[in-house]
Amino acid sequence: MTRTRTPGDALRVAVSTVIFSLRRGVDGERPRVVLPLVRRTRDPYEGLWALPGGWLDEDENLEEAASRTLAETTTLAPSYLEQLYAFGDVDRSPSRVVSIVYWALVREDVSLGSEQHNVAWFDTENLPALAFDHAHIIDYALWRLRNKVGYSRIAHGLLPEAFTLAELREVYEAILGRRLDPANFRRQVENSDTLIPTDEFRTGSHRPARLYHYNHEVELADRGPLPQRRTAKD
Amino acid sequence: MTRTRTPGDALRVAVSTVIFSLRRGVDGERPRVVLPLVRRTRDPYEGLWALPGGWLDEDENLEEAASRTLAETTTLAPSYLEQLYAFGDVDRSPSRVVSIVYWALVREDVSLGSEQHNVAWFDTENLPALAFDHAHIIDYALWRLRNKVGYSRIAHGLLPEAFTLAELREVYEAILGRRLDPANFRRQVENSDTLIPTDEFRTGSHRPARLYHYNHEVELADRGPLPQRRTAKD
DNA sequence: GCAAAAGTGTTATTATTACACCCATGC
DNA sequence: GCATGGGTGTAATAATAACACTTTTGC
Repeated sequence: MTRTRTPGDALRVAVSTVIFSLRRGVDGERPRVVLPLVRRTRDPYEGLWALPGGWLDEDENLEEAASRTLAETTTLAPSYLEQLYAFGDVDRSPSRVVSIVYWALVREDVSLGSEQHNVAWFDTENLPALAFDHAHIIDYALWRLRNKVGYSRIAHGLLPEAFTLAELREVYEAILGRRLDPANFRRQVENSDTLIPTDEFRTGSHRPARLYHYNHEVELADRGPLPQRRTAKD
Repeated sequence: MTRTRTPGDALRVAVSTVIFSLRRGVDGERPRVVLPLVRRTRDPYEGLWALPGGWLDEDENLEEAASRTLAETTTLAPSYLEQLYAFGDVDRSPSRVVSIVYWALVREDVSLGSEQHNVAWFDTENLPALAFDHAHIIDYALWRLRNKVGYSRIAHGLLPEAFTLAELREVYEAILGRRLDPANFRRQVENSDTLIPTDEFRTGSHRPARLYHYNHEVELADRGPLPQRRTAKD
C-alpha cells in the first residue's frame, strides 16, 4: 500500500522474448541451439547482454509486443511463439519491472540474415554474462523447450520447409543433449502423422535421404483453450 | 506509441487466482471440483462473478500477491500454487489491465470454513456469468489441471493428510471426468513412490480401506528451474 | 447369506529400446 | 571395393488396459 515513487514510474511492464534458432557448423558438424542477445547500452547492467525486449505499449497486446521484439532483432516471423512466464520479483531490477517473457522458434534457413548493431547470436551452452535475471529466464526457457520436445512436434519449427529425417533427429539431439537411435526415431515420427514424404532426395553425402515436409494440419503443440494466433508458414 | 491517458492510469497490473478445491456430497456422492468466486460490487461488470484478485502492490512479489488474494477469500494456505498465465489483451477490460493469473489447490477438509460476504463456491461444471475474460481463464486453468494430473502427483493437493486409495481415485475421476479402473489405479500409485501406507483404516461402509499419507519428500509437480516456494504442509 | 467395496492375479495389447542387418551412394 | 549414412527387421522389455477373481466388512 506504500506509494513512494511517482505513479508513472511505480510499476512498469516489459515484454521480452527468448528466441531459439539453429546454427549448423560449416561441414558435417552437428547443429546447435542458439539465441540472439542484445548488448545493453544504458544504465542498469550497461555492457552486459540481455534478452531482446521492450516496454509494453499501451495499445498493444502482449503477443504483439513479443512479435515486435522478435522482428526488431531477427527481422523474422517466428514459426512458433508461446508465453513462457511472468517474472515480477521486487528485487529483480533496480526499479520495479514485471516482465512478461515469451519464447519463440525461428527456422534455421533464414535466421542468420540479420546482423544488427549490438545484437549477436550465442550458443545456449556457452552464454555470456547476462543482465537482470535473464540467465535464470533462459534456463527456464531451455527447460520448457526440452520438455516440450518430448510430447509435441515443436522441433519441426526450427527446420526449413523440407528436411531429412536425419536433420530432424539432429534437432532433437541438439535440444535433448543426447543421441537418439536413428531406426527408432524414424519409426516414431513416421507413425506420428506429422510428416509428409516428398519425391525429392538430399544428395551429396552417401545414400540420398528422402526429404519430408511438415504436415501443417497438425499443430506444433497443443496449447489448450488459449487462442492460437497465426505464425509464419502455418 | 500513443499516450492518451495519464501515466498512472495507463497500464495497471492485477493478480488473480483460480483456486480449486473439492466438495463432497452428503452421503456417498462423488466429489466435485469447485472454486470460489467474488461478486463484483463496482463499475465494470458490477453484479457478475469474478476471480478473487487485486492490484499488484509495489513492494510485493507476484506469488505473494496471489497468496494474499487466496488468504483473503479462503483464509487458507494453499497446498499448491503455480502461475497460470499472463492475460493482457488490449480489449479484455475497459481500461488497460494486465492480469497475472495463478492457480492453486486447497485441501478439501478445511475449504468450507470461510463463508465471507460476496464470496461463494461454485461447481466448475456449472459456473455463473463471469466478468471480463474470466470464463476463458477458468477454462484454461481447468485444462492445465487436467493435463497436470496426468503426469504429476498434483491430485494429492486436494486431499487431507490421510486418505484412502478410493478417495484419491475419485479426485482423479472428478478432474478427468471419467472413471478409472480401481485395480490398475491402485498399482499405478503404489508403484509411484508417492504414498506412505499407515496402519489405520477407514471404516463405516463395507470392507475397511487402508489410509495413506502423502510422501512429502516427493514434489507434487516438477517446475523445472523455477524457484520452489513453501506451501502448506509440504 | 448377500451386496459392495477392498484388494490380488492374469493376460492381451501397445510403446519403448537395443541392436543386427541390408541398401545405395560417393569416392 | 569400401566406408558411411539411409533404411528395414526383430526380439526383449516395460507400460497400459481389460477383466476375472478373492477378501472383508455392514446389513
